[in-house]
Amino acid sequence: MATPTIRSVAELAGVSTATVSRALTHPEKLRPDTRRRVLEAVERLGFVPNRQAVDFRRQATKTVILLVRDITNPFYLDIYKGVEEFAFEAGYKVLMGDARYDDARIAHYVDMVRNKQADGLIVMTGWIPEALRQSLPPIVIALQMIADLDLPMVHIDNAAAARLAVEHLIGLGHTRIVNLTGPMHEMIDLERNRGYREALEAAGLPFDPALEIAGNFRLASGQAAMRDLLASGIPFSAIFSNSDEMAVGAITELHASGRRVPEDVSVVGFDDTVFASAVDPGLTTIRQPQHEIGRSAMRMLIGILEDRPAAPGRIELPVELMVRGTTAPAITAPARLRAQ
Amino acid sequence: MATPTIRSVAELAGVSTATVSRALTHPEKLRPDTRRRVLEAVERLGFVPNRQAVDFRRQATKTVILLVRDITNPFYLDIYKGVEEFAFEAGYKVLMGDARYDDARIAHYVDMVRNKQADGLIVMTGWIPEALRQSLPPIVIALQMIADLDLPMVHIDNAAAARLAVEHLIGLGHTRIVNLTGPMHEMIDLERNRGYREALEAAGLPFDPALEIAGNFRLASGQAAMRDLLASGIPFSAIFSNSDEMAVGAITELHASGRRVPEDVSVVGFDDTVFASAVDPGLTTIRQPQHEIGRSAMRMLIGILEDRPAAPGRIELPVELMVRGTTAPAITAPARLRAQ
DNA sequence: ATGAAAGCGCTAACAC
DNA sequence: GTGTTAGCGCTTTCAT
Repeated sequence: MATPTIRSVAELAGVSTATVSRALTHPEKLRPDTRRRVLEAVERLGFVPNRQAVDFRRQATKTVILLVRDITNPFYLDIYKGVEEFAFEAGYKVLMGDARYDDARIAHYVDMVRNKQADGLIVMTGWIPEALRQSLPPIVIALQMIADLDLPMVHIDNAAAARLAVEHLIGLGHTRIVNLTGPMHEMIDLERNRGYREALEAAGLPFDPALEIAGNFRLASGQAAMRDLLASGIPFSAIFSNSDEMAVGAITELHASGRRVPEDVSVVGFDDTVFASAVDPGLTTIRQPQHEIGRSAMRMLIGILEDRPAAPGRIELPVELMVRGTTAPAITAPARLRAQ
Repeated sequence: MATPTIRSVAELAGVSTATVSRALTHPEKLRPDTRRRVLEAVERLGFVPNRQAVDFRRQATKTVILLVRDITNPFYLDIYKGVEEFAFEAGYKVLMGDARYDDARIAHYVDMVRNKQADGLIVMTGWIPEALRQSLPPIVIALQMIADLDLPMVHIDNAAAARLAVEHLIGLGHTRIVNLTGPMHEMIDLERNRGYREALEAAGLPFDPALEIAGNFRLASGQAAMRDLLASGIPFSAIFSNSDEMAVGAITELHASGRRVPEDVSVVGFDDTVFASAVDPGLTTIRQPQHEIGRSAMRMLIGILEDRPAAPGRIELPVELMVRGTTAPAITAPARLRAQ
């Protein structure tokens, strides 16, 4: 038996298709008995409106693309959840988009809006190819600012977050604090480094370029950075890492060299991902509100799509310092000073 | 300027819309000069076919839903990647579906196929509500068998994988091996436990029910299980955990009690997720081919949707034992025997 | 309050 | 080889 259409319902109820449509979308416009008759027919046939036809007719897709830089990054997990959650509530669908640092893939997903496969995108790649920039579809940028592009955005204050982390270490008496950064190409990375320097300066601590080491946010790069630093013999008692993953890598390497965390070295991460709980003791880190970032980005995009008046241009969400087991007071005994 | 439609192209090229359609989908059916003329017009106007209209006309959506049990579980990360990757190659889109252990949400996503919002689903929930079972849309079950339901499926041999893990421990001389299980409701859990028992039996080792401890796959339950076991004083020298997360939780607790891994206790996990690399030393574990599971599930579903002849009913993918740092030979000295 | 009819943009018989 | 035409299933004017 073929799936019922609005026509079969109309015939069974003895009304026009227009009336069936009204019964379902503007029931108050119908006389109660007509409405009842139609709804009965709908029930009898098990009619469900064909969303594809509805959307086509309405020239909307009720679909948004969530475009991330690397779909396998655990950082996104709670963002996925927040995005899906708000979309679900609002009757929208979410398409998975994996950019893989590939301009062609980004272009592909952006084009899907032109093709009418989606109404807009949430972009978390930190990058939009030049070629696409002149005519962008409805878009919300999350997490990463994109230089020279003034688009709706949801983000955190990375510099302030970094200050929070470093002030925590300074408060524990640390004075030689490492900053494990990413490749320093991107805003988030640069901002975190700026916050690190500002905290140092505000505390009157000297800035030592030798304590800034670049990785690539991933675990192995944290290990490598630590290996180099340890080999160099440069003294330090704490690490502020621009990602949890590098922080975990650094801890692994510290352990391998016989050092203890936090007794010998304190470590603070960034993100509060699954890595933070996997490490023992729990990693002290900056918690980003991933779930809320996802929800806000989705809310914002839908606001733009549905042309709500108060759709704000920029949302800044608060971070939180999660003090766990990898930070402890610095050893101030002369023995340590001599070792330096 | 309005976006060009197939009609504007037809007018510019001086042909019918049918010819434009052919030029784009069956170019070999046109005379070269007509084709060239049309393609020129397409180029000039920057025409891109409206996929929504194409799909509507073709009565397909080129969309599949990836329905998982809990979208934030890091285990899915590489599955997401594999699914998105194959879909991308095949011209399909992937919708994110989060079941959250909620029948209503599962029903919602299954209904989206009836509504023509998607062509089919990949289901990784381990559960389909009774009410939906009589008329299921095109579907592929991944990872979890669903009892009483003979559906296309991609999975691993969980019992064999567990045997592999336990045989590794037995090979190292361990005789008192714990199995940290899930709630023992689900096939994957029961199968892994079966493999554990079979490996014991095959090696002529006694089976001790006190060594089977149920958690819920999450980290904290691994800690709790270990705390209880340690408190009970029951002797053991190795752990086979049905998930990486519980394995990591167990290790944390072992460390907290002053035990070393692998010197005092060997630990094997299951899944090879991000948790396995976060732990120090690296977790010995069973690697599931998540990426390939994702690709295969997608390939299989598309095969079904496009009615390919050779769409197989069931795919079993191989697992691999990743021997890393958390397993070592059992201490066989009399000292240890006495301690028991 | 309800119906008739147009049409969203495209494809695929079916003609010629 | 190309054009004509009839829809896909629905919503929404515009009449009545």
